[in-house]
Amino acid sequence: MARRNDHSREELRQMALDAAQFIIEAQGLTALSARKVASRMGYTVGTLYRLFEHLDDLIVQVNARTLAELNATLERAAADCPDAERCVHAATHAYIDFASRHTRRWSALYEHGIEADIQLPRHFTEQIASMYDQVEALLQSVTPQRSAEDIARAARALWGGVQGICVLALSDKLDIDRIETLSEVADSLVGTYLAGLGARH
Amino acid sequence: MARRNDHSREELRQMALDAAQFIIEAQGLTALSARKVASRMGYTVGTLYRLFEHLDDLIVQVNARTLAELNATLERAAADCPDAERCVHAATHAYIDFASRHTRRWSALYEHGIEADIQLPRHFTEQIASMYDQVEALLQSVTPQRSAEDIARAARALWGGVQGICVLALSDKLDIDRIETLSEVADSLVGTYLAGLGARH
DNA sequence: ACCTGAACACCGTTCAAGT
DNA sequence: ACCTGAACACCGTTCAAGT
Repeated sequence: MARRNDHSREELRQMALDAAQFIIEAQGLTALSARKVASRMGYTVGTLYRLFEHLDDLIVQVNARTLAELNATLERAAADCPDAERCVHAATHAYIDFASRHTRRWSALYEHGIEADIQLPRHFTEQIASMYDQVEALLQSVTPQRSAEDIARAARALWGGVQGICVLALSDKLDIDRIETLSEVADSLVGTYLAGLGARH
Repeated sequence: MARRNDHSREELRQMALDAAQFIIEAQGLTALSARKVASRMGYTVGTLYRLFEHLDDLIVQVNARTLAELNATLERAAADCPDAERCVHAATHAYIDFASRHTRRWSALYEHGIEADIQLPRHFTEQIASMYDQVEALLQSVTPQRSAEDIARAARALWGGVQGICVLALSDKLDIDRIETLSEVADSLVGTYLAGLGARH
């Protein structure tokens, strides 16, 4: 062995991301390890450290991928709705659906880097920004008379809320029984919030 | 050594919880380890495993403590307010304040057990339930005409929302600059949601 | 230049052996 | 009965040595 050159650097990077994504989806973020990723790639750990600075690097890049996928899903869901309000609900349900179907990959999004003093890479923060851009656009349609600042704040309030409900529900901390209830709670949040947006001049 | 009997079983349990809490507060949940806890107690790892089934056990018990403390804080904050709406805002600010001051201990609350198939102990779920009870009581005062089911759903929607905003903000994923903005976003959520509760007959 | 394999300092968990 | 110390199978990360 040594000096195989079977794959380009970029190929290796993609292989690592694929392997990591597979392991997270199958066993969860905490079960991820450098050795498992490397072995799934058919390489040794050492090689992984030529591709990424450390494990956190790898994870954040997997998360960026997941976020891109989620963004695309939301975009599709909000594309063709009869009216603006229903677009917000559609996006919310798309979010919940994504979180339910890819629970482990989705929960890695916020599970990771909470205590981090590590700076999130631009690539990742841009994905987050574009997510809020989408929600802002929807809310803009719902209440066109509001200022950009109001809309920005509202988007973060509402979407942070949706995300919070999902986190609690999927880790059994929302104190609810059935999973259908998650949708009800989310509808309550979104519906009431939108009503509030309309009511407050 | 061996057979010291310096401390009762319950004393040992409390020492372990204290040690774990200290380490989480100082270095974060991911830095917690059985060996560190044991060494802080002045015992070996083996002893820890007579007190707890596994590390997750210990963590969930630290979390139950944190939650009890948080509940007490919320109760105090919501105790003496001029009116019901302002009580909700006061509780929200108390929550944000607690999360900011004890970030690592607070984030351990939801960081832990996301992928767990582990059943949460009754002790813990009861703390969660009593938290929602508090929020329900506040919302009940705001809109006394609503059914218990409506209130229950609203409490989970609103409080899940507050929690979601905090998670995102404190892990730099809310796409905001300053920490004061967190309060603004939370006020937007709570204010608009309460307005919505009033507007929807 | 690319990759390996071994090393270092850690993990969670178990359990025979000591008092 | 209580506690230790060593063991097992893992970690993340580094880096000399091989091709």
